[in-house]
Order: sequence, then C-alpha cells, then structure tokens
Amino acid sequence: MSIEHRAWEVVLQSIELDLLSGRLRPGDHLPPERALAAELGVGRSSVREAIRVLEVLGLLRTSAGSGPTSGAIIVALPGGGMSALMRLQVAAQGFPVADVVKTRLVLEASVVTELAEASARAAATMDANAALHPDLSTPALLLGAMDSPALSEAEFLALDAEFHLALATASGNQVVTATMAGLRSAIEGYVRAGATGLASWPDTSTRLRAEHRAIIHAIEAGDPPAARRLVQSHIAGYYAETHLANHLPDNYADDHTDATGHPVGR
Amino acid sequence: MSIEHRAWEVVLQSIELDLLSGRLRPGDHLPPERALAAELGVGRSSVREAIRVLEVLGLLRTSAGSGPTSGAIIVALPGGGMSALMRLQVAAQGFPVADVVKTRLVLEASVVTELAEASARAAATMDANAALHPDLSTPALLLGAMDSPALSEAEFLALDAEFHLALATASGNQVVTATMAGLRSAIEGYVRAGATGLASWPDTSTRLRAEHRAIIHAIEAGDPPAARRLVQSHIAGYYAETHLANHLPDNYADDHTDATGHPVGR
DNA sequence: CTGTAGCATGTGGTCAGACCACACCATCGT
DNA sequence: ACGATGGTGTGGTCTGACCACATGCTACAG
Repeated sequence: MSIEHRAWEVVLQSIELDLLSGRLRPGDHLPPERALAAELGVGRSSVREAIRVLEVLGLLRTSAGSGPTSGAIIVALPGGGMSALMRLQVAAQGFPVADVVKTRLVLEASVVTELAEASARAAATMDANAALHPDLSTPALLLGAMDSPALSEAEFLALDAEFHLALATASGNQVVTATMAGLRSAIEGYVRAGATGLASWPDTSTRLRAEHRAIIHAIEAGDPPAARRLVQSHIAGYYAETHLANHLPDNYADDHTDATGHPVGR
Repeated sequence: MSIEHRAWEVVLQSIELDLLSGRLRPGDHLPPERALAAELGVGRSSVREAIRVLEVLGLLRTSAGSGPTSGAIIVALPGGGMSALMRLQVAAQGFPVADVVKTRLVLEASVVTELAEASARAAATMDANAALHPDLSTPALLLGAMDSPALSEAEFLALDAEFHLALATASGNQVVTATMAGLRSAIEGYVRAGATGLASWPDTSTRLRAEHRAIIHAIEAGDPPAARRLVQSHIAGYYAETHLANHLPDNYADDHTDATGHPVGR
C-alpha cells in the first residue's frame, strides 16, 4: 500500500497518520523507540531518523531519563522548524535574501494592518471589554526595554526581533507568526553584519525606536493605512541603510503593498 | 566551543557552516557518510540523522549506487520541506486551518498585485521587450488544461493547485512560492474533502475556471486592485462554499483597504 | 579489434547489539 | 521519618555487519 520504500518514511507516515486520526495529540508521549521499532517491524535507527526529523520540524521534544517528562512528547512549536528551514535554505542559496525581506514586508504589513483594524473595530463598538482590543502589552514592554542606553547593538537587535515577533503574535495568526520568526532568523546574520557598517548606530537606534512607537501609535489609533505605511518604511529603511538589499528594485519601498490587501476584519 | 551536545547537531552545524562559507554549493556532493563520520569523530548513524534532516528540509537529495549521480547532493528545493513542515504542523494542531487559509490569502493577494503592477509598468513604458512582462504562459497553459470536461474532481484540484503555484512562480519570489506550496499541501486533504460535499461540482468548477480567467485578465490589464479583489473572493469563496472555514469571520473576504478611503495601488 | 557479459567497487539503507548518561523511583538502612 | 543507594527504563551513540543498487572496469568471446 505504502508508496514509501525507505523504512524511516514508513515510521514518519505512521506517526503522521496517528496525528491526523487523533490517536496522537499534543502532550502525548510517543512509544519508546524500541517499542515503535518492534511494532513497525523496522530497526531502531530508522525510528530514530524519523523522530529526528519530527524534532527538527518542531513537532516533538525528546529527553532522556525516566519519568513523565522523558521520552518523545508531541509539541507543536513551528517556530524552530521554520527557522531551521529558512536559515538553511538561505545558506544553500535556495532563498535569496531579497525575497526573504520582501516576504517579511508583505507579512508584517498584513499584521499591523489587521491589528489596527481590530483596534478601530474595538473602538467603534465603544467596547469596554478589553478583550476585543489586540493585546499590545508585550510589544509595549519591549519598546521600553529598547530605551535602555546600555544596550549593545546585538542586544538591541535581539529586542527588535522580539518586538516584531510580538506584533505577529498579537495578530493571533500562528502561521504568520512562525513564518515571520523563520524569516527573521534566516537573515539574522545579515542584519547583524549590516548594523556594524552603519554611519552612526546611536542615530539609527534612536530612529528605529521612534518608528516603533509610531507604529504602535498608529495601531492603537486604529489607523490601518498609517500603520502599514510606517511598518513598510521602517523595515525597508533599515535594509536600505545597511545596504542589505542592494539589488532590490528601486521602487522597493513604494507603498504598493497597500495594494496587496489581505483578509481583514473578523 | 559548540553549544551543540548531540552528535547529529554537530554534523548539521558543520554542514551549515560549509554552506555559509561557500565550501558547499548547490550541485556539490557531500562526502560519503562513512568519511564524514570519521572526519567529525562521530558515528555514522549520527551523520545519517543529520543528513535525513537536511533531506526532509529540501537541502539535499540522496541516492545509492555509484557514479556521479549517487551520494548526497546539495539541492535547494524548499517546496518539499515547507510542505512537510506545514502539513505536519496542521496535523499536530500547531497550525489552525483557518490561519493557513488566511495566510494563503495574504500571500496570493500580494502575488497577483505584484504581477498586475509589473504588467502595468511594462505597458506604461511601451516596452516591446517581452522580458519585462511577467511570464504567464504556464498559468495560461493550466487554464486550458482545466477546461477539459473529462477531468475528475481530484484532477481538477491538482491542476488548480498548479495554477496558483504557477502564479507565485511567475512573481519570482522563491520564498513566497515555497510557502504557498506548503500552505496548499497542508490543507490539501481538507480541500479535497470539501469538494465532495458540494451541491454541484460542475457548477463550481465552471465558476472557478471563470474566476481564474478573470484574475489572469486583471493581471494582464495591469489592474492591481481588481486582481487583488478577484483572487480574494476566489479563494475565500471556495473555502466558504466547502464549509472548510466554518469559523472564519463573516466579512472574511471584505476588502477593508478600500473602505479606509486610502488610495490604493499606484 | 570490438562488443558484451559479468564481476569489483563504492555508495546509501538497514539492522542488531552493545554501551553510556540520565532521571526517576522503590527499596533499604539508619 | 528520612535520606542514601541501587534498579529500571528512557534517549544518545557507536560499531560492525549485511543488503541493494548503479557504475565502471575487465576479461572473455566473436
């Protein structure tokens, strides 16, 4: 029946079917490797290869020892897998850096637009219930943390990454959040390398902080076009300044993603 | 030095560094597993686990036997890895189907907008050189193939997937193309299941074909807003019809960017 | 000299078995 | 009652062996 001929693919398919059928759910333990090998009629090494793949893809976590926290446990943390995939694809030249930056621009514009629209909607219904407002507490916290003058470039950029990721998280879209995390980590090396070549890091970091605040403000004000425009110039501006995106088209930072539109509202 | 303690992570990191430094490039052969194991001072099984991960992520292809086509060869085909990751994340409930659909909507809207803008730009410069126009020959071919009345539902949907993927390919963004491929394959099962519950498949497929042609027409006409609107209603409409996105918001396909009054497009 | 059959070689794919490190847990001794 | 200690089961790793397969060389027949 199976198209799969390699033993480890049989194991992978078996686990995927168990996930789809609900026999395995997040939090569950996989059977011990030896038991799984015996059950499927393959060697333990084949089981291990399949488990290794699932671990890298962020589907499970393994730990040795005994007790309830040991063994292979189903988790669904796509961020790590997405990061590994995109980082390696960039390293192997399958993903041009320019495409990574462009995609990030599209997704982040969509994120802040959605957040601003949610804000506007919450305000329009004169809702006293804070639950309808997007939760911007984490981004706000990071905003404050980035104001510390003692931060090194690397520390600031780490907080910056967290800030943008927190926005994606606030939008509530898991796929977008994981993808953004992957995109960011894929070009992390380039971002950091670019920062060292800046004319004045204090000037740049000051500008970045101001832009962050402006983006948050536009979201809270319920102004989607402004939020979108600000986030686009924020990202494109940094990459332009660091010469990261040298061969990007001239109209790269134009506000044509206005036109990308996206599924909004709920 | 290495933070990595597991042997297979050492191997993975070593290969990643070779990629980043340019010692390994697409098309190159990895050393034989046994040689790599000896070189890195680990067991062959650890090397194999790392290679397995890279294979699933789409970074290399392995084949047994002898000769120049055998062994592990660096390729950078992100589609497969992205598909595996997203398919499994959906299976493990890390990616809600609704988020997958939303993300697809965002990306595909961006793709057709970009294509339409490129068309408009090419036309505006009265350029006789066809190179500046986006290459829509593949989507056009698929459009014709989908007209065949003998197609089964599954065959039609396969061509439909190819059509949307061809649009992404035409946009030239590798990251978006790979991501769209992954998103599509993640919900392929749901799409096919939904099709069987339709009131009238002939009616639906006729409508889908017409919508495809309208999208292509809007792109060729250089009308980004129209292309965006059409692709959004196309995708959202199908999911709504198949009850795939039951808990998506009612105004899911609304185009709020127009409602803001902000001038869109260029 | 030519062509072909067949063997040598090197590759990934798989398995079995062994050992280690580790974390829990039951038992035992105080 | 409590703490030390060894048992037990887990993943992590290595070794060595064998298989299947594709290539390419070699020896033999024509």
